[in-house]
Amino acid sequence: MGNGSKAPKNGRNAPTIADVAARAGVGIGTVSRVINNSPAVRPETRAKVQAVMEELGYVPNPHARRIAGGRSYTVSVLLPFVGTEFYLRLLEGIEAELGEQRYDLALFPLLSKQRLERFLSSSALAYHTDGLIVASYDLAERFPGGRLPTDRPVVMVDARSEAYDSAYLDNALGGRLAAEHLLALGGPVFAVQIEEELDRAFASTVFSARIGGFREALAQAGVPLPEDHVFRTRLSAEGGQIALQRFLELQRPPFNVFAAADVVALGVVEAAERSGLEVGREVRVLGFDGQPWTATRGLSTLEQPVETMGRAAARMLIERLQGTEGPPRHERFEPRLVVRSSTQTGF
Amino acid sequence: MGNGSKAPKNGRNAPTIADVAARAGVGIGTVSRVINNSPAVRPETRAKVQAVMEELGYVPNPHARRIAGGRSYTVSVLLPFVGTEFYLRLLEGIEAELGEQRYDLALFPLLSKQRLERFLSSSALAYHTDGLIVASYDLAERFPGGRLPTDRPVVMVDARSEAYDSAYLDNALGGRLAAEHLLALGGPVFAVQIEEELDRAFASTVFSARIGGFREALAQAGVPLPEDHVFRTRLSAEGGQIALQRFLELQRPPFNVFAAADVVALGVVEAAERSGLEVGREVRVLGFDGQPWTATRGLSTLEQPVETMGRAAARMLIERLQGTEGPPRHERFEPRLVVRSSTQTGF
DNA sequence: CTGAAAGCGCTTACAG
DNA sequence: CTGAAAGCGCTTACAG
Repeated sequence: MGNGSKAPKNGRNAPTIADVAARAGVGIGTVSRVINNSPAVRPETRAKVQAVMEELGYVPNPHARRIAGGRSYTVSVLLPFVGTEFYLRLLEGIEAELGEQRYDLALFPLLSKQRLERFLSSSALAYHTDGLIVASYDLAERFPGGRLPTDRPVVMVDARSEAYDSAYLDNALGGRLAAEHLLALGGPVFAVQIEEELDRAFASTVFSARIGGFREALAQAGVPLPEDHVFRTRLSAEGGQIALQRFLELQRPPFNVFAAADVVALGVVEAAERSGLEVGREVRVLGFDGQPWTATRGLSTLEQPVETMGRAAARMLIERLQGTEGPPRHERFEPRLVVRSSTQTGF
Repeated sequence: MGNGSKAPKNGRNAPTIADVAARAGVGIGTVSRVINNSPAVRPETRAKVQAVMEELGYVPNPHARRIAGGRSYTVSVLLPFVGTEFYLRLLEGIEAELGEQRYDLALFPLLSKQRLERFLSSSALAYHTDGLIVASYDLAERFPGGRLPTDRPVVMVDARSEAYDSAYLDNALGGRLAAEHLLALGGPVFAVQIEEELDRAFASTVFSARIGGFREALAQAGVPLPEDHVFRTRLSAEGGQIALQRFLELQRPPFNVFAAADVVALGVVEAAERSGLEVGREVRVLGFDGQPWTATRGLSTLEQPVETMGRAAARMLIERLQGTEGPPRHERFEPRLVVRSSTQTGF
């Protein structure tokens, strides 16, 4: 006797739902209901079961769940394979929301078109995941009919799509806010635009939307942005350094620089400091993204609610998985201007 | 009757092993053996079963396999979240080898120490994967005892570890080969070193090994490398552009530049071309990595067998999963010098 | 609110 | 070489 505390029979020595049920003196169905937060469990029963789960260190086996439930309880996240903090935070948000619903996340880096095709057409998709979250690229437009070749629900994040639910940032608005802020400071205005690498498989439109909004608001204020006031570079801090070099050849300080990404803005700041220029007074720098380190570097920026967008996307997908019908829904998020010392004279 | 061609009962309408068995007129055990390449199946039987699988479009359900087999048939791949082609190719290699053995791969981006701790300590590891492949960082040395807190097999790739099997490149050798090649060309020698970003959670030693070998071979040839002949930058093409600017302030062409990564070498080439300098004659540029695009750009480089290393790591892990015992094994790979127009006068 | 039972789609000894 | 059966650890109606 005392079977409740006997070593489980599986190789891993991990307790199973049966061990918990036996020790708690309930049926396995009840344990399952507790695990799945079913409301149809008496509080005392729930507490007892939870205590035993705790005591035994019980963790549900996700594979058993998948085969019994007939679903994978896993969501594919397709995202550009670039190591920016943005995707780190986006994943945190997605993962947090999915985790609360006991869903797993399978990362699929968008490395090449071939890989994407293979992924979508393969049996991997059919079996492995219940739905897709696609980050940053409107992949749908690359396929006939504007829909991905899958019957699983799809949600876009950091991109807008006509065909699917999406959680996206109003990048053009951010550009406009940037223009308003820099115009208020007075002085000439420059911008650093980020261009996609040529060999990259997919193209994002966020950077051009940001500069587009920027240019538009400047034009509305009667301040045109000459072509040589816009420097184009790939996404890197060194690109920002080079940009400032160019601007300094054209214009003596003080002047203002809007960089379409914080990483690039950081390079502008670095180059200014290295040139002995006072950032915030002689060169004012405004970034975009709101990365965590901008606070300590005193970099003004347009902050995006990245984690929130991630959670929103995950939530929409889960709703679809739970059967929500209807036309595509779009959640629009707004960037928030955060003013720090890089665009205001310290004192 | 005719149950062989009836619609399957699962929601997804996917045929199961039972459908295949019925239609092929064999037991499900036999179908399972065919799937798993068991030698204990008569060729004719195998052919018949395979034909039916083909006809029905049967794909085994990995989740069922996992629960019946008591293993996850999944390997965790922990890798830096940087979007370089290197990791793309490494993953291709790993995935190819794992796929042949019917193993899945779960990507785990090394974003922060917190996430790593959480991953290693969580039940995720216990259930989700049978083993780990760790890329580029010797994570083991970060833990007490020099071992990761897991009893699953671990293999390192693009890094060497005392505690685990590893497949790694001899980066120092690459640096030495680079030195020999550039010395043979004659003229002053410069180098671009890549430094890790400060905020990055983990540190790789590959770049310093490359420059270390380079410096060592130069010293042996009686050619010291002055400190101002080494430019340090983060990993970006723009960093290479800035490096060449600096070198041109110190030295008039012709001279030679060794960049510790192809991406940075590309920037050197771009800057040289923009300055009207003839690459290969006035500025000779040698990269490191052997990325696919170096061929079309005519960039000389030290090519690493990336896919091969990935496969080797995956193979070692699979062997461990199949029960291979013994001390850590180390597979050392050598870079190969590929000479193109960037280090030889075209004619 | 709860238990007992069937079933998810496989793998794996066990017999033949 | 092959089949029938047990079992993996869950979820889910189905009764009560």
